[in-house]
Amino acid sequence: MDQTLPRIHDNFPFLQRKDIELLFSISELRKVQSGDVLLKEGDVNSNVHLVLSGLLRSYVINSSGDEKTVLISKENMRAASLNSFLHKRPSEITIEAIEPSTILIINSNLFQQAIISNENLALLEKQGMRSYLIDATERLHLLTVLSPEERFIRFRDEHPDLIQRVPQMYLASYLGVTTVSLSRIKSRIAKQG
Amino acid sequence: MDQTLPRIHDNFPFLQRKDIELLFSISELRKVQSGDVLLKEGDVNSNVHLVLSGLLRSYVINSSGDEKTVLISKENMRAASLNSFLHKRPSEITIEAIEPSTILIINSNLFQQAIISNENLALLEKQGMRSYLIDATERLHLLTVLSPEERFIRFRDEHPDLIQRVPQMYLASYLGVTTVSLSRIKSRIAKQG
DNA sequence: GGCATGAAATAACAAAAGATAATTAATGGT
DNA sequence: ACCATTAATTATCTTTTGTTATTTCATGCC
Repeated sequence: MDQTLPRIHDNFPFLQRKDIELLFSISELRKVQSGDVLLKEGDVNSNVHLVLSGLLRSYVINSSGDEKTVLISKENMRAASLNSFLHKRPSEITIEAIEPSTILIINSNLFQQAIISNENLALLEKQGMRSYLIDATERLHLLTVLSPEERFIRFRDEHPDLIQRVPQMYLASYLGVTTVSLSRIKSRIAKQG
Repeated sequence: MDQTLPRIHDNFPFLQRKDIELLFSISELRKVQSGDVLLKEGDVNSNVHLVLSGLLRSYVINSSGDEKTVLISKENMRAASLNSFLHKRPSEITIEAIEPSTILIINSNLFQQAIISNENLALLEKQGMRSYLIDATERLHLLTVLSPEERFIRFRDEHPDLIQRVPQMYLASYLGVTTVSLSRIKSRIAKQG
């Protein structure tokens, strides 16, 4: 925990050492390998997964049996099943590590208890909901008003590191295109602009 | 207000008459015509628009100058600019009535004040955030894992009334296709299944 | 280091969606 | 009720995207 504490403090400066200790006491710190699954579709798991290091992808399987990546979570980002988190229903998504990662798995029941008596954790929750809302809206915006090529450029500009780190097949499905299409987009951009 | 009170009570049963009266006192009840604009892109307007009757559409304009409908709000649904609501920044969307409508325009500043002392309105806000989150996630899901035809069928099954009420051009852009494509989808479905 | 495995790029073809235009249907205003 | 305007459908053509297969490239493993 001593390595991760400064990082958490950087990102959530209002959290004091005692808050973070409380957070860790109701959470599990898990180190996972690339390919390990943290949450499986169909399971009821209302945990929130906070990425301390590494990379997660969340995906669903569509009616043709293809995996669709719906979220890519890097350091300080979260991953969770909204279905499970809000309704205790089977998860619609699978969460899988695509890098060796260190994940803080926050038990939502214990967390809900904790925020009753801890204002800073309550603030963390409020911020979390808010940022989830903003992310979802932003992503909706990208998917509805931008073309695949515009989406790729936007993603590249916002997350230059991820272009290298995320395997193309996952990025393609995240951007809503096939791997072949993404290849074409990249070569088009490389040629001109 | 006396006609609208029962409807609000139906949808938010935890609200008492006094809560609803407080809500109305910090809101404006506006009757609008089809085509009237409630919020214009670029304006800072953090109000939440609750549809008491009628139909609103929220749209953005993409880089080709085309209007993209991002939300269709019928009775008891809301419309707001997240940008303005959360950050007091210029709105990214325009909200327009597409039926003669009665809209409760809730002033978010006054509302934030009110929830400090009124638990039921606080619950209303929490529910509102929650349902916004669910809606956004659901819509993301639809747009990423379903084909246009599957999206149309889903929309039709969930909102059979809206198929009649929403002009096709708005529905098409909401589903992420052109009007011509939507026509084709409809005729395909009409022929077989 | 070479070999096996899987991912990415490329090519050729098929299918789907977009663009445009013409026709039909619906709507609103006088 | 009629006309003007706009929306929806249909047809044709073009462009884009997906599909499949092949080649090139990268990675991990022995």
